[in-house]
Amino acid sequence: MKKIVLIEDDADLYSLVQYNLEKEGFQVVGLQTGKGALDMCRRERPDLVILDVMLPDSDGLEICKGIRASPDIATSPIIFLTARASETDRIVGLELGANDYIVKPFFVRELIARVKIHFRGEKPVSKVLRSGDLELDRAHCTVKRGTGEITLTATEFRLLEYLMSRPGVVFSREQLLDAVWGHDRAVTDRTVDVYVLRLRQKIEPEGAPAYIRSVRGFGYSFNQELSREPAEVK
Amino acid sequence: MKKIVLIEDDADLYSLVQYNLEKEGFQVVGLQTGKGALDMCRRERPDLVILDVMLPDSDGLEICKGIRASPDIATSPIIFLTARASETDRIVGLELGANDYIVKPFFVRELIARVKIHFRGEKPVSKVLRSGDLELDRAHCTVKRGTGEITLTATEFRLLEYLMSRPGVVFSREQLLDAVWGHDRAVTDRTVDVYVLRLRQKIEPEGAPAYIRSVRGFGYSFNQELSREPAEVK
DNA sequence: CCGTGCCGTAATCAGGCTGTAACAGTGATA
DNA sequence: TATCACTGTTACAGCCTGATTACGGCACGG
Repeated sequence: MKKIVLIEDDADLYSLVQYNLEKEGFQVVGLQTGKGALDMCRRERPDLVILDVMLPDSDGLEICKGIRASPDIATSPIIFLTARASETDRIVGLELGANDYIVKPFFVRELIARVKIHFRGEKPVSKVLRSGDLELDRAHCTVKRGTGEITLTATEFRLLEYLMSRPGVVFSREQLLDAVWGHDRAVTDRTVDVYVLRLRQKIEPEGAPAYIRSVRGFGYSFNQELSREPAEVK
Repeated sequence: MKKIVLIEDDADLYSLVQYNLEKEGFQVVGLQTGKGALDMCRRERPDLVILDVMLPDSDGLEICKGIRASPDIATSPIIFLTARASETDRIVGLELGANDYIVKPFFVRELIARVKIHFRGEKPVSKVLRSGDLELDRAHCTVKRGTGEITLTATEFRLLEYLMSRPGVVFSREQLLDAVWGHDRAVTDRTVDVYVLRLRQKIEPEGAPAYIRSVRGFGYSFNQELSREPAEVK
């Protein structure tokens, strides 16, 4: 489910937009003040941000700049919602990094349609990740190797899921902690080592392929070779 | 350079938009009729399409549908330009697959800004650096020469990455230490020599091209000649 | 209340990466 | 040609990195 952060100080408008977004299946979190908006975005890592420009205690443009300056969430689409309709305002908003600029008053259904644009064309992520004879089912939170089911703990599962989602890509411990443990983690990076070990013990019993690759000096990656279709049969 | 197909029947507006797009460095091709617009898109494979909805001989919505149905160009962004401002028109346009919907009259500079949005955020540097038959993949932390994979240590990899990222540029040992070893390094500059040697041994086995060039008195650089496309055949 | 299992940390160990020193080779300059 | 500065090459000791084990804390369910 897509998560949207909504920053809008007008309570009625906030409710209206929230209601309609949720009706469309989006998860909405938000604030009716500008203060703390940036922190909320950093914390929630939304898939999209809807931002009022004129806020009583803050400036939407500043929040936008802040988002674009935070590596984690810099690429999230931002839609400005504002009564400022002048040419200059529009240009400034768009050039500051907004992905859309909607002038009030607006049609709610148009806003929804414009929100949806940003989620269109995303390839529906397969619910099942496969690599060689290893199979991870996101929906059922299960992992199978060949026919046998493998029991993983929640953390182990998320770690494996993340690694399998981008086979071959090398992730630093830092990145893995961010992705699997969350940003407000208070965990040593050595913890990753231990979990990689535990995963290996479970999914790589004697003689099994080396699913997880250690990349000295960089981190870990899921072995890409195993993700390919079996090459040629001899 | 980005190529834009512009379909707009009003000659004045066509010229105005074309002029402003070209001033921004876009390549503009287009038609002032709807007929043949789809063919033109299929032929030109534009990076973006600007489409008037109400055309004398055709319907922009149909053209949009046609584009989305042509695998080659189905993912090209489409911006509608139209006088139809009703809520229904907007929704229909956006849900048909348009990426933006601009109502006439509009500010040209806003149109330009909205065009630029679609080219923003394209990753500036490819994750893969190539020079001749040498290929360095940043994401996978791997280096290939021809078909064979080359195993590098972390420091070797970072050094090669830095050199390959700016082919032809000569870096002093000082600069390389800063870039590869970090600013708080406590390392002799002769160390660079040793790592260049180790790199050469790994990526330049007997008879291979001289990827890394020593510049006496200055430092090292990656051989630019190898980065170019094979010159001309004699 | 207790037991079980998950979670994160710390300590230990082996292997190989790393950086330095020393020496050899090369090119520039007079 | 002789000399010097710069670069190429080798070898080695130290230490960093990652693997592994063990342990205490914590939450949860019985």
